[in-house]
Amino acid sequence: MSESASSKPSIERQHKPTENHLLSELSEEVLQRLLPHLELVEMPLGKVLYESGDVLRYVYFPTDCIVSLLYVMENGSSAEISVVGFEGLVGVALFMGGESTTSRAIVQSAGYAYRLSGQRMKDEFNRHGELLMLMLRYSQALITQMAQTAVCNRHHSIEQQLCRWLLLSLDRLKDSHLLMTQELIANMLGVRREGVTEAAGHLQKMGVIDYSRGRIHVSNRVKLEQLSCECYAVVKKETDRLLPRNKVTGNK
Amino acid sequence: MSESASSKPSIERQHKPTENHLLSELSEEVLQRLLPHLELVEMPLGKVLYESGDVLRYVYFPTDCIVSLLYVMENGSSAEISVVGFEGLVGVALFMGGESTTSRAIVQSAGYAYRLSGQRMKDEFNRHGELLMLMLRYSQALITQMAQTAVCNRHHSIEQQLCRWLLLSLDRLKDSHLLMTQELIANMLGVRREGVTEAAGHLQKMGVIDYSRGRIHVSNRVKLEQLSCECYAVVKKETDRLLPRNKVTGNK
DNA sequence: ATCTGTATGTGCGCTGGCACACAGATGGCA
DNA sequence: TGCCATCTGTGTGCCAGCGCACATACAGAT
Repeated sequence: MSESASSKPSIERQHKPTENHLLSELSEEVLQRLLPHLELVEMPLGKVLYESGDVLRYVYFPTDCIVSLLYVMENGSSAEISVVGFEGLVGVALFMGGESTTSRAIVQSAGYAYRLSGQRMKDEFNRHGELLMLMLRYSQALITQMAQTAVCNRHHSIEQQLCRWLLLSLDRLKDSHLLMTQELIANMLGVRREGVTEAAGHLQKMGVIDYSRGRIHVSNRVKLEQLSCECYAVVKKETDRLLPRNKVTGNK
Repeated sequence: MSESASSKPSIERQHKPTENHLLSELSEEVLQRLLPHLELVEMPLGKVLYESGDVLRYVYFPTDCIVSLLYVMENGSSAEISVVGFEGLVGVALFMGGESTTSRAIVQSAGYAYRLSGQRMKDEFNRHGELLMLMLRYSQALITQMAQTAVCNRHHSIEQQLCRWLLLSLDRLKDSHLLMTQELIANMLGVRREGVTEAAGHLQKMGVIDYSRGRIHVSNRVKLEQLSCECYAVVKKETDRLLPRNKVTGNK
């Protein structure tokens, strides 16, 4: 597999808050108010932003990382509830008023995010301006994703779910490479690693992806979409509806 | 099976908005503002409040009915995403800003609800007062329920899920009887009717429930909780935390 | 160049839930 | 009273996904 420059985010790269689509939707006025309090933080693979029940101290606006919201059961097995990238933020419970959630937030793909202290977030939120409305629309998109995850878990095969999962990840990356072992994917989907091996092997045979030792490259996205269940499309369509992407896409 | 007075809600019964726990949490001031616009409506079994994609015209505050949020797939099979009773409201998309959702809302247990036009709801919501904060906390409870549904669908047996489902329903009823065929439960859980028959038969053998032709009576709630997966307790605990003044008490 | 840990491939038996088919039970209604 | 739609029980065959055990393959370190 070829060297992938973007697999390891360069620390030197120029970051700006507007790489996050929510921040970029804010008016200049609100953004200026927030800017002094937005802190760029590194998001290494596996970092846990919060555990189930933790009181959230920050909200995170990813720029080029991906964060999974994961539920971990008493016996240790897990299931991904939803995934957040540059289109969203981690920590809706802060402004929803609950302060904590029953899930864990863990970095699934390394990168960076801007974080904002819970208090600053609430201050701005409580001004009842555009930030509030934007956050609510995003929350609804998140709800849609969770609902669809429930449906998918009930009705679709591992292969279909893998396709969905790959597509959701792909949409949050700047290229078609992801760093992710089959073992980790299995944890996300809540299935056996061997099941992922089998599904991934099949996708590889069909020329849709190729992978090796934790690096996955999607070579035929169109086919991937065909092989996926309807769940991906439902979530994507609804997210686009709720958060029509601003003209500046944020890429390069 | 004994006659159950509340199985068929009496039209003559006195209803008041504060039977809904969200409405009952509002201050006198806000409630007085809303009262003239709250309209008592009958909620017959099977009534569809809205379909996937519909623009919502009302929010519904159930008093003694139960509403399921159901996702229906392209091939017609379905899965329940969450359930709403007197502790909540149907139509969060209205104030979340999306105006519609990808799921269907359907009455699972007949009764009544107070409805409020979308515009009135938004007007009050936009005053940015207590209603807003209350709605957000409720939304988070709903999110928790959806997340747990996803987990449950992935990891637990039909019997465990049936227990969870019965408990969620029970908490929203005034007695221990529910009117619900195994066929309908199967649609909710997104499983085969035969699977529900088997699980229900087992629960009956263990003396936890007894049922016949669409009437289910829970005779041993404690055991039902023991047989359920952790998902029920997680949702209940979190709901109680988020909406403390209105603990869903369960039945005697 | 070898070692070693991590990642992936494979085989086997098992079980839960599926699809389909049909039999029995029951209650509402003519 | 008897009919009939609806609801529930059961059986058979099938397969996806599981748990377990182990065989490879590869990458990076020494």
